[in-house]
Parts: sequence; structure tokens; C-alpha cells
Amino acid sequence: MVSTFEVLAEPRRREILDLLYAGERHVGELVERLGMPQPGVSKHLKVLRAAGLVEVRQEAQRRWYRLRLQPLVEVDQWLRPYRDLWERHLDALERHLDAMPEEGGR
Amino acid sequence: MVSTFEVLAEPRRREILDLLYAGERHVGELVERLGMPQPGVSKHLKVLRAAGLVEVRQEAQRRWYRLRLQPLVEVDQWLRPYRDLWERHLDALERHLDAMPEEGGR
DNA sequence: AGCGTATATACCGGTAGGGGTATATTCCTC
DNA sequence: GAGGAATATACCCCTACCGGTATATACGCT
Repeated sequence: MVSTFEVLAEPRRREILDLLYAGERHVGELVERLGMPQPGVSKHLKVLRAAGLVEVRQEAQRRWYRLRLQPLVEVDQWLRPYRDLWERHLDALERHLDAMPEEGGR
Repeated sequence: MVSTFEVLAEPRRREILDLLYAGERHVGELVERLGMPQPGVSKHLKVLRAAGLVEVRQEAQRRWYRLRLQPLVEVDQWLRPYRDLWERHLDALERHLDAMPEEGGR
């Protein structure tokens, strides 16, 4: 079984999740928006499905994919203690941050 | 440059971060606790360092590693919209969760 | 200067993962 | 049931990554 972190390591897969954030999408839509060949998209979707990050609904030939949040909740849980660190000690965070000349943003 | 997600994909590296969560550690300590050969640990530390997830302080032959939170903050920022989803619509989360027969826990 | 300790780096072999192309599968329509 | 649309799967190639072993580098001590 593949860990959620491994699945999220692929930029394309995070892109897919970001697209599904807005709501259900069928494969063709994803192919178009990602600008990558359909088999590649299907392959990533398979990985995402295996990890429980998406689920499928079939409608005629179309397959509609949508998010499943649960694995992300687990990632969030792993992150939580660290988040507590920088939220509780804001000064410590600044000590961490001031080492960076500038911040890249998103 | 390697994305933080790729770096976190490695279980050993997350273990290292979890160990550093408690505070500074030198390499030998990490080697002992992880039960893996020293060169492997050093290699992972190099990756973590390149990603800005740890920083080093030298003291004689010892190298003390400690956490840098900033990249984790960025991961948290990526996660935030999704977290908002499940925090705002708790019922929606439950709809997501009830698809699972049982929960594996951590 | 020489030795021991602590850590990093070089090198090698195996392997899993991603891209690309071709093909199979499924379903709808006529 | 034939054809076409939508998606999945099989196969191949290639590269990046991980583990392991050997070696280099840096530092302190005597």
C-alpha cells in the first residue's frame, strides 16, 4: 500500500486534487486542463483512487471523479504537532523565518 | 529543486523529523534510533537540508541537526483549503468518512 | 604528526515510478 | 451489431532514488 505522502509527492496528482477541489470532474475535463495525454491522467487517477484520495461515479461512458478528504485529514494529523510548534511559539517561527531572505509565496 | 512533498514521501525522513521534533540531535543519535547504517542517515539528512527542513550546527566532530519549520508551513498552506472544507462542512466529512467500514488509526 | 572518532561523499546495483504509444474495454446510438 | 466516444490497461523505455559498501574529510587529543 502506498502512503498518502508518496501519492502527494507527484505534482500532477496534486494538480488533479486542486482541480477536483472545485467539484466533480470527468476524465476528459482533467485531460484538457492538465494538458497531458489521457493514459497518464488515468494512471494518476488510479493511484489516487488506490490511496483513497478520490472516488469515481460512473455515468454512461463518463467517469466522474471527486475528492475524498479522509487521507488528507491524516496528513493534517501528522502535521498537527509541528503546526502547534509554530502556532504556540510565534517568536520561534520568526526565528526560523528570518533565516530566509525573502519568501516565495504560493 | 526538490519539493517538500517529495522529501516527505520517504518514511525514514519523516521519522527523522519526528525525532528532531523533540529537539536537536546529532547524527550518531539518529543512526542509533533509526537502526539504519550511518551513510543512509547522512544521505537523508542531506536531502532534508537541501529542502530546508533541517539545519546543522557543528560542534567539534559532532553535527547537531534541528528542525526548520518553514517548509512545513508551506505544506500546511497547501493543505489549508482542504482543511477548510472538512472543518466547515462537518457533515460533508462524515459523508466522506462513512464510506470507510473502519478507521485504521495512526 | 599520528590516531580515533564522527560524519560526509563516491560508487554501484537493483527497482519502482513516470511518460509515451498502442490496444483493450465499456457503453451509447443508430 | 456496427461504429464511435470515453476511459482503462499493457507494454516499453528511461531515469531517479534507495540501500549498501568503501572511502574521504574534518576534528580533537596526545
